[in-house]
Amino acid sequence: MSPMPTESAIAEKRQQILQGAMEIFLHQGYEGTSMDRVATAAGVSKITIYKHFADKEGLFTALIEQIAEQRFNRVLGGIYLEKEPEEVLRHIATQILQLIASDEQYVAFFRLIMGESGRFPELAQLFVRALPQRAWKVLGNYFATHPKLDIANPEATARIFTGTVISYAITQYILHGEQIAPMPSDVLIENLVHLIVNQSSS
Amino acid sequence: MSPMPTESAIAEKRQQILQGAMEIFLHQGYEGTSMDRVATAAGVSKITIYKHFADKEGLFTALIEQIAEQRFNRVLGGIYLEKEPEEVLRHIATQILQLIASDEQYVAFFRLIMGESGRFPELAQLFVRALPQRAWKVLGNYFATHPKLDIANPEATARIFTGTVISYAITQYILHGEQIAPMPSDVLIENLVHLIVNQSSS
DNA sequence: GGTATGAACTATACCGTATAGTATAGCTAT
DNA sequence: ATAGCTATACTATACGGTATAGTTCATACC
Repeated sequence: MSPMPTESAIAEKRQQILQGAMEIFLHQGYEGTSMDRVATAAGVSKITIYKHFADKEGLFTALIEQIAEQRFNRVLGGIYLEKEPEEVLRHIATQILQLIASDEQYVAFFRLIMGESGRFPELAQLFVRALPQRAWKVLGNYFATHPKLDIANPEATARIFTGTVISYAITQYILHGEQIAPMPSDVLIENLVHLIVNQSSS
Repeated sequence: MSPMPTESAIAEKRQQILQGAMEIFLHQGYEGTSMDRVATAAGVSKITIYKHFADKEGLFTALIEQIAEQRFNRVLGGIYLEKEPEEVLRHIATQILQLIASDEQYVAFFRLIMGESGRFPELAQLFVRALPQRAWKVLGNYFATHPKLDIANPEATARIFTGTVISYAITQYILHGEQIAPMPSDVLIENLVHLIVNQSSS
């Protein structure tokens, strides 16, 4: 019979290509990335890439899909909602900001998704579903059900919370605002948490 | 003597080039833009572009500088802080969101700045200075001085306010989240304004 | 164990097109 | 007369994608 390579071997090559593609796409953008450079970075022949992916666009979308899936698990995967609301919220915000600040690939991924969202609207929506929308659901549910909180609109409050945190990350880390417009992250977080936890229900 | 063109004529040509550059750069990105297409769009010979700008990068930075300057005046230029805080804040947030939602060029500009912020960090910082930083200053000052407001940290509160609004715009309009994660803007704004105005100072 | 098989790979060259930037020559309006 | 323009052609390089020819290696059979 025809000798078959193990399925895992095929999957490994595919992973290897995606790994090389990540290095280049994340830092050079879609148009700035050449298939030759991806091939070199992946340690793979260019034609092998075209055996695994239809074309440059297919490789790019596969890459974004994988990153969007992988990254979510790291942000909200290990969140515990057991303690006092004040501590829970402070912990979530701190964790998100630390993750972004310490992971250059994360920042590059945001830049790529935003920059290409005009030409790849479906990928942008995939990203929204994979990250912010999940965060809104987890937080919205938390706000709605926690006995100590009396929050008028849990969904809107979830958007305020995540929006504040993400906007901070964008201006400070993505747009290099750290030096020109400094603000300690814990000051922002304290004020944000205080605002939400001590919400008056007039 | 040598016939001299009026200074305004030179400035007009420069404007004409920048106008053409805007059409292409905003929608095709930096790498996706060719100088030939810019020349055609501007109705100008390619060599004329190089008489006015050193190279592609110089044209690009000049374009971003101009847009960053122009656009600020439209957002916060005509803001009045005279009425009740609740109404003032609601008006500012509504105005920002309406402007972004109705102006495709604005959205394209955001995408461009974010996408190229890795390769053009100085331009990203220019943007931060021209838009969010000015907004933080105006709002922070308003929060600090308004007699009816008792806000613990005006600067942090200004970041919460603008961060919520901008993040909403990003997920809904830039990342095409409108259909997949709808939320009426006035619901968000009402909750945000209420949170800030009725802040308890415990 | 040895050997043939065939899928997946590599290296390299190639095609047609497009790029950033320059050179040349001629036009236009003051 | 001349500064500033246009049109066109050019150089050298790079692109996405394909073609060719040869290599590796797990399997199937003897």
